[in-house]
Amino acid sequence: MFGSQAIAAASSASVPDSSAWDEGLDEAQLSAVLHDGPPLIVVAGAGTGKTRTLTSRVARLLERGVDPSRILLLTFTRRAAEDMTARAAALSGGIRPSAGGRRVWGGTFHAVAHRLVSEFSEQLGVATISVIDPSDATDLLDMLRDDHALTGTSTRLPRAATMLDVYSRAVNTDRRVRDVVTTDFPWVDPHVEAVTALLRDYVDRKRQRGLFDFDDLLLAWRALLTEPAIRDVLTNRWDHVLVDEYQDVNRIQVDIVTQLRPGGVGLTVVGDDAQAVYGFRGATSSHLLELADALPQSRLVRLERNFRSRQRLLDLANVVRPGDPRQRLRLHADRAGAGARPRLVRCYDAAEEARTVVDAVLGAVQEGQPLRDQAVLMRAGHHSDLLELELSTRHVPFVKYGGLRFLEAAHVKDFLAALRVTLNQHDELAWFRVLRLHEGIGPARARALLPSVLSDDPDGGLTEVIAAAPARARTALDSTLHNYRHACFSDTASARVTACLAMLRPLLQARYPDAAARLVDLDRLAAAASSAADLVAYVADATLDPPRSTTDQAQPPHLDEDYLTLSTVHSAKGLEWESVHVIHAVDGAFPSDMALGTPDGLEEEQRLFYVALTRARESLSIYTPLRLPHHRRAHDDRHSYALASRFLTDEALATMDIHEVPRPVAPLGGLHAGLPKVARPTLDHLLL
DNA sequence: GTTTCAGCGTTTTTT
DNA sequence: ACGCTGAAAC
Repeated sequence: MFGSQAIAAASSASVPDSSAWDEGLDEAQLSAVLHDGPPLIVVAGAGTGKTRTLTSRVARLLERGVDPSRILLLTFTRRAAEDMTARAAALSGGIRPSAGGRRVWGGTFHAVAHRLVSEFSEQLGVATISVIDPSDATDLLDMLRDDHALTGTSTRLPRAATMLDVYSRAVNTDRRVRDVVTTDFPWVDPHVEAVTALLRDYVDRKRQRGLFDFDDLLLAWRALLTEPAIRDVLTNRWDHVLVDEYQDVNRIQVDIVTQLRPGGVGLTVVGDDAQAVYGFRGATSSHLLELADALPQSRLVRLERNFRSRQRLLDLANVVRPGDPRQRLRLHADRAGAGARPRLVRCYDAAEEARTVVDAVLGAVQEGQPLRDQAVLMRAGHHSDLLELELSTRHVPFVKYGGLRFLEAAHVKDFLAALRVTLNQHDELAWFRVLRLHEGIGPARARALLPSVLSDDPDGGLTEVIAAAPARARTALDSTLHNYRHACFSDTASARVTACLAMLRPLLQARYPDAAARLVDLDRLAAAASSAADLVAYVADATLDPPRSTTDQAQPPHLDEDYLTLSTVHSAKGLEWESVHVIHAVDGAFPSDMALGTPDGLEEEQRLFYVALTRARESLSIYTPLRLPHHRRAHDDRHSYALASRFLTDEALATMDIHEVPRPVAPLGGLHAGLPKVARPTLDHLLL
């Protein structure tokens, strides 16, 4: 888990002096690291050492005696934050980034926003800050939907999640809900009236209860900065503000950054306009370019030498990289040896793609390349469905990043909800969830019970709850409330967590068929929670960065464990592996058919493809399964024949080696136990 | 009111 | 495969 964690602790002891901050930096990087005074803008292509430059700059500031707590290091994604703080900690090993117990401020925009919003909650007019994640928001919207009695209407309302997407996009792009619907969600149009009304209620209710969704955290931070007194406190708090991946910030974040460093003094940003891939959140690479205009005195440093990949790989990347061909930044490999040409692997369908990828991965393992040096990247989380199946049957350990995480972790949410009710009796969403865990209590009864539960007379209210409950839920509720009281009166975090577990155990056992596995998971979570210094902060951190459950728990538990990484391209941003496999490189998947409508959307897909290719150091394979299911439906055998991704132009193909995977012929008994092969229809033969 | 089940529609990426 | 909806059974 990774909140707005400080860089300090990890460092001091173990890191040897060899990690000097200037080691191996080239001239351009060094000039960025050493730059003093006016705002600094570093524009750099993939693999040119942006993050390295940023972290070295931090290390150098510390060496010059800058107080760590006066440095703020901002990133957009959690993984980037994780990566950067780890590197900064390693680099500054010898120079005490935690001098005098003070620490560098670092983390995602959202995590830092949460710290500040909590600190100034009084000024924001809220007693307690509860951070709600998208699924909490969905619950809230569903509760409000009942109030609107919209359930029985002839045409069906969009899903709660869709409505929240609409709302979020409106907030992040500073547009009206109505306009967002017309341009980006046309199929919601018949419901605009109902949706806007519901969303208005949603906003009101959040305000009433002190609930902050992810967008609210950023909005609140920006709002704090418009209050002169608070703005003074915050602008004086840091001398140096450094922002990574600046091409991915949206308007709100731009406002925050410019308010924090008026005139840009002490501001450092790094970015690459060719890697802007968060347009759906309101980010534009023009923010990066506008910054240079807005700060005419700023210093612009370009990094062009690529320290990551071999030239043959960059030859392809340079073809794919979007932008004006005359002035586009071309990547030049710094590493000796041109390396192998990227491979294009054409396969029959997704199943064959999965087999081929696993074969290649295991082949590399046999040649001495560990799994952790290899990654499979895809456009959308579900593109790896079949691959995950294949990996499981062949016992290849893997960790998946991106895609939906909280869905598979209902019990993790249950645990957090249990903690939340004991920490804040008035957390109605958490109560709503906990109550519904009881047999015989569904949404309607839970809603009916809420007023009693939230009542300020602790015992009276609870007795009332039990009395009001249906007979079969009474025993279970009685036990829940017993443990609840126990938890509330615990004076240590550990006792409280134990009581919460006791509260959940019978409920989960009755609810989930696989309760045993889930409870094991919770024991691990409980151990982490028990050792947290501040449970309230623990819960908020867990909301911003959900703990990974089950297989994901294999995160990096021990260094000796080896696993393959599966990741969406978005989540892979800024990271690198020796070998990279890009799957589903066909039109409709990558680029996503969702983006084909607009030139802007298509361009963003192209940048995303560029990001995917440039993650590889040594070897890159791109897979194009020809035949893909039409819709993601289990028993529907409709397939369509896909075309290779339009980004694989003739010019691109000229830089690649093309492989055809021979069609599997007949089952070879036992080679792939558990995966029966079925003879394919002749038509398919003709089409290949 | 709740649970269960059948039927239907779904658009992706992150915090 | 999932979540939402409505209808039937409890």
